[in-house]
Amino acid sequence: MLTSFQTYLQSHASFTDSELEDICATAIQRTLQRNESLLQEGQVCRHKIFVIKGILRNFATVADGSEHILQFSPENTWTLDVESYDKQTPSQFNIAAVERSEVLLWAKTDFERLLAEIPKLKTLSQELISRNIYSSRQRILSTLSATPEEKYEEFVNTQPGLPARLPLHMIASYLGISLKTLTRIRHAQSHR
Amino acid sequence: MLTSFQTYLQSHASFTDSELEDICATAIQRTLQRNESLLQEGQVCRHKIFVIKGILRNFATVADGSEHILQFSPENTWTLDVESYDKQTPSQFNIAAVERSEVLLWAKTDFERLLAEIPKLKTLSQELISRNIYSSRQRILSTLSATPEEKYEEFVNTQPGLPARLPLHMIASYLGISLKTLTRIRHAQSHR
DNA sequence: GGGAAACATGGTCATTTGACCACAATTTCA
DNA sequence: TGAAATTGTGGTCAAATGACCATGTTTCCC
Repeated sequence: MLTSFQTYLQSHASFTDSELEDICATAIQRTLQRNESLLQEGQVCRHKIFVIKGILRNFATVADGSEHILQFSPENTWTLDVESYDKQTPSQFNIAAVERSEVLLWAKTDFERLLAEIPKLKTLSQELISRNIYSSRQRILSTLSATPEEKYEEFVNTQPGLPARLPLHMIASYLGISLKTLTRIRHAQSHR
Repeated sequence: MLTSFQTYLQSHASFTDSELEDICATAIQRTLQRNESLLQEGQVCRHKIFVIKGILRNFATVADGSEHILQFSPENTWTLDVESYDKQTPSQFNIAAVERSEVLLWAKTDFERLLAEIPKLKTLSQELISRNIYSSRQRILSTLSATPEEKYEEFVNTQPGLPARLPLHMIASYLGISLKTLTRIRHAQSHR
């Protein structure tokens, strides 16, 4: 169960057995059915989330009811609504499972204790924050500068394996284009 | 000169006189002419930048030569290329003055020493990183979900005073729309 | 296993957007 | 100050995109 998470941790820093034990002992394991929600708009994001298996999606709904996907979180990635988690205020975003998934959760107070007690975890956490910033920049640049076709290409090239596991309408939502446009792009590509 | 920066600092935390002195003593003051560059693509971002007066723009250029503005930095804001600064690798982005500007610069090693010696500065720095993440999320959501008109409205409403100081083509670049579309939006609004 | 839901694709059409061009007004700075 | 560059606006046209609808297929899960 937890072994894949431990492998993940060890690949980033060499934690001692007791540190690993400590981190895992405070984790809550949970299984999510397809489309099951883990955080809904208006709720407070009380946990850090690590995906062991499956894919989560992080999305917002807007006035007309449409969904906009901010992020996909496949195996071995973390997710949460940062702002809601930091400030413990109602979230603007939703987190739900794309497919049947296994996740680990840490309550905020527990995780903060771990961060304080395990410097290597703190370092890892900051590293993840930095990467989040870098990739957000890239994403913004991409939405500003790339054509729909380029966005799709980029997505396929940078998220290996992911596109095949996602329904097209979610990919379209993530890329900010219509399902129709995405279908057209794929059609054009298949004839080359 | 430095007084407006000191006022800024004091508004976020109560630094002692010697801390203020220390922070200011390592700052390099610089004046930038309109359109003068502070960081060019391919260079390493060696400084933290604080804008005392004027506006900087942070942009990327793409294959066809067009510019895409990621961020404007007016008075009392910080800027840099985070990834280039953190890793001291060549930057993908450019930073230049929109109008005649006054900035303060800190070399990375100096700033790191300040962060280590002045916990309140460290706290402020982390707070700014958090806000960066929150606003990046908002920006991504906006590019995904808003119409050009909504994007413009949002920009005008959330950046008071800024639009009036920017040429329209830069606003268009920031919003990811063409100058033509922006002109049309403004035209339509003026007839209501 | 089978009924229901979700999904991928395609057609048509109206709308939006961008590209290209010209021109007048404003601003810049040498 | 005055010439040159920048800026804002508008016209026209073609292309890209989205909305809406229908259909056949696949997937899900009871």
